[in-house]
Amino acid sequence: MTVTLTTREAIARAAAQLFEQHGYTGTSVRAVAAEAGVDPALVIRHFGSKEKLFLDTMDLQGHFGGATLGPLDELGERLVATLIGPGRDVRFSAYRAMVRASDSELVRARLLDALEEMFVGPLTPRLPGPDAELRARLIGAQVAGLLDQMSLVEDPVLVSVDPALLARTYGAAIQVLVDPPSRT
Amino acid sequence: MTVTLTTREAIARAAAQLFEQHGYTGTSVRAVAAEAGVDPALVIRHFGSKEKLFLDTMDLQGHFGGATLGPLDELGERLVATLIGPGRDVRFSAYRAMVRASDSELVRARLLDALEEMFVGPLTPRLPGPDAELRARLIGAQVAGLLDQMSLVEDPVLVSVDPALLARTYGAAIQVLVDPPSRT
DNA sequence: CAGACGGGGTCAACACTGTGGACTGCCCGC
DNA sequence: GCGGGCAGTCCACAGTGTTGACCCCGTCTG
Repeated sequence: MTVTLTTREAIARAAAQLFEQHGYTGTSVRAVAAEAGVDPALVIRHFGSKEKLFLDTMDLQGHFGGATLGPLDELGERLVATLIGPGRDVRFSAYRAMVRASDSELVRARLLDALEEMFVGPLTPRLPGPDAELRARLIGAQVAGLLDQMSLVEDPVLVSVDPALLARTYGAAIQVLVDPPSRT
Repeated sequence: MTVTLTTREAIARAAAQLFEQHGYTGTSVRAVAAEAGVDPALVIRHFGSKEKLFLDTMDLQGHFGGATLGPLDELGERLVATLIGPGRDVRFSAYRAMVRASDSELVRARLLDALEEMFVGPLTPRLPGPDAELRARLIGAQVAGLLDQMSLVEDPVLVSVDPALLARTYGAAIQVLVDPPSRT
């Protein structure tokens, strides 16, 4: 119950909203300050720089956490269903903002961290068969690709297709990297 | 044999190099002008805006053309091999610059066009089985994801792994969307 | 109790960005 | 010869992130 919130929180809240809405370059420090009812210089004084404010504000892990839990059987389909399920707008805009701001070395590092934490870490020890770590990373790549096309490029077919069909189809492709490779 | 090149070409050339090297936000109109030995206002006069200059300069199709040709058999593996094969640096930086600049509506539209032209168009009529168009688009997503992790996020494992292994592994996942889905 | 201190807040300024308008000089068709 | 366009230059504008000087007020110390 935060009746009154410190200025720092007010800035962070305004920043979160604006960054999510208009992206990194699309929101100015002055706009954040105005939204928080505060002097532009103050937001820099509190957070050091616009870049640090962005990093303090956006967190991917919060929005994507725990998508790789559960049994390996049909994990691909469940993963996709989770991604495009309820709350997808928040997830999508967070990812979009991060990727578009990845000019910044710090943002890029953060994306890499998220990959490690969300896919490589939880999945590598669980995947059967050889090259488990590589396959975990490639699953991350598949997820990133789907987010790209749906959130960043906004492929109209993908955003409007039946989610169940999408989950089944793309999930099958992911599942190939979950299951141990079969010798031919 | 371009002995002398018009100022417009000089600007375009300088812009291409700088955009590729430092990205969209990382290169200023004034820097392009300086590199081309020209007044900053002139580059705007010639191309209309920085955004249009970027679009006129970068072309994805040129770097990625014809990767989906050839027999459907093992197309997944060949596709990956082509992507990460010779000339990957140019491809990677072009893709990176485009994605990071996709704040711009025009850039986003261009990325969508590239998807249509490179995957949806050539692949949809060739894929056997149901949902051919959806699957073609998802193959595009997979490719985008791989480019993301290798070029944008620069996953150190992916960039240094044996290309043949990578092509085999990720190619298998792509191949699932090339081949007709099997009822279970 | 006086005074130093420190941190939150404000203001003005800097260097830089993309872009527009006014202006000059030149070449080409009448 | 002369007028119309067009390449090129210069300056100015509004907006950007960021910094330094200042100020105010609560707290701790002598």
